[in-house]
Amino acid sequence: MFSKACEYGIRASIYIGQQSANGRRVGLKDIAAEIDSPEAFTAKILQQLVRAQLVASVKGPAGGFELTPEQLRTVTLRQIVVAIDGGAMLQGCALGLPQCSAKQPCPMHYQFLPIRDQLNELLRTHTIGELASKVHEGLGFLKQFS
Amino acid sequence: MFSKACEYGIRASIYIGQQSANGRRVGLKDIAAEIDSPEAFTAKILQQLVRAQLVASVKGPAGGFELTPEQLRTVTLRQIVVAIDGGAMLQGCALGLPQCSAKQPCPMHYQFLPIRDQLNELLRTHTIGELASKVHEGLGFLKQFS
DNA sequence: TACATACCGGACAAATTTGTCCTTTAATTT
DNA sequence: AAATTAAAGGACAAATTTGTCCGGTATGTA
Ligand code: FES
Ligand code: FES
Repeated sequence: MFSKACEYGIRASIYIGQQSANGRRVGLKDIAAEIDSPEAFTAKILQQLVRAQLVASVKGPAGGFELTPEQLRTVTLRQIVVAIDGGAMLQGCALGLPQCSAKQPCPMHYQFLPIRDQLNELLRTHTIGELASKVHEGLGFLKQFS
Repeated sequence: MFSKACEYGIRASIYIGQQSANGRRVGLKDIAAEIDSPEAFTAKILQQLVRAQLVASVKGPAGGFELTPEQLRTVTLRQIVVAIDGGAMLQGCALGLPQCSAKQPCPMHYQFLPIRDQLNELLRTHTIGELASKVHEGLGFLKQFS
C-alpha cells in the first residue's frame, strides 16, 4: 500500500504528535525505539517532513521533534503520504495506465474509483492529532509487543 | 497500489483473455505491444502465471498464450494479484505493523479495514473473462493512445 | 530428420528503495 | 568561550524491483 518510508513517516508523526500533545519534545532515538523503525532511515524521513513543514524540529540539547498545536490540529495523513510517496497512489490508475481518466479508462476504472476515493477521503479527514489521541487512549498502537 | 509486475500481469491476462474468447492464441511480442509493456519482463511474469495455472501456454509454431474456457470463467483478478504480489497488500497493516489484528491495532485499523475489504471483494468478484469482454466492447483499454 | 517457431529458465544489469555512517551545523549548558 | 547535545546533510552500501539477454526445450512443419 504505502512505502516503508511512508509507513515510518506516519508512525513517527503520530508518536511525535502524541508526545507533543503532552508538551514533550522527542528525540530521534526515542522515536525509532517507540515505533520500531531503523533510526538513521527514520531521520531521513523526518527531514523530509520538517522541510515540508508538517513536523517541527529543534536542534541542540533538549531539542528534538515536535508538532506545534497548529500542526497537531491541521496536518492530515494525506499531507504526510503526499510528502513522502507523492500523489501516484492517490490518483494513478490501478492497472498502471499512464493516465487515470474516464476518456480511456482501464477495465477496472469505474469499479476502482470509489475505493480510491474512499481512501483519499480517509487520509484527508484524519489529522495526526486525532490519531495521536487514539494512541494516547490505548485504542491504537505504533508497534507491537509479543 | 500494485507492483509494476502485477500491473503488467493483469493487463496481459486480460488481453490474452480477450483474444482467447475469440479463439485466438497470442504470442509474447503481440501481448507486449498491445499492453505497452517491456517484452522480456512480461515474459517472466507470464511464466509465473503459467506456473500458477492461471494462464495456459503452448510452445512451438502457432504457439503462445491463451486462457482456457474454464480459466476465462473462473480466474479472478485476486488470483493474479496474489500469484505475483503475494497477499501482503490484501491482508497487511496500513501503517506497516507486522500483524494487522484487532488485538493490537494501529490507529488507522478500524477506518482502514472496510476499504481494504472492499478492495479484496473487488478483486475476488471480477474474473479475467469479465474484464476481457469489457475491453472487447470498447468499454475499457489496456493501453492509451495519444 | 532437419528446421523454424515460441515459450522456459538462468544469469546478468539497471534503477529504485531501503538503510547506514560520518561530518557539519545549530543550540544549550558549563 | 568551550564542551555537549541533537538534528541536517551528504556519501555510501545493501536489498529489492524492474528489466535485458541468451541458450535450452518443446512443438509443429517441410
Ligand atoms: S484508468 Fe485505470 S483506474 Fe482509472
Ligand atoms: S493493524 Fe493497521 S490496519 Fe490493521
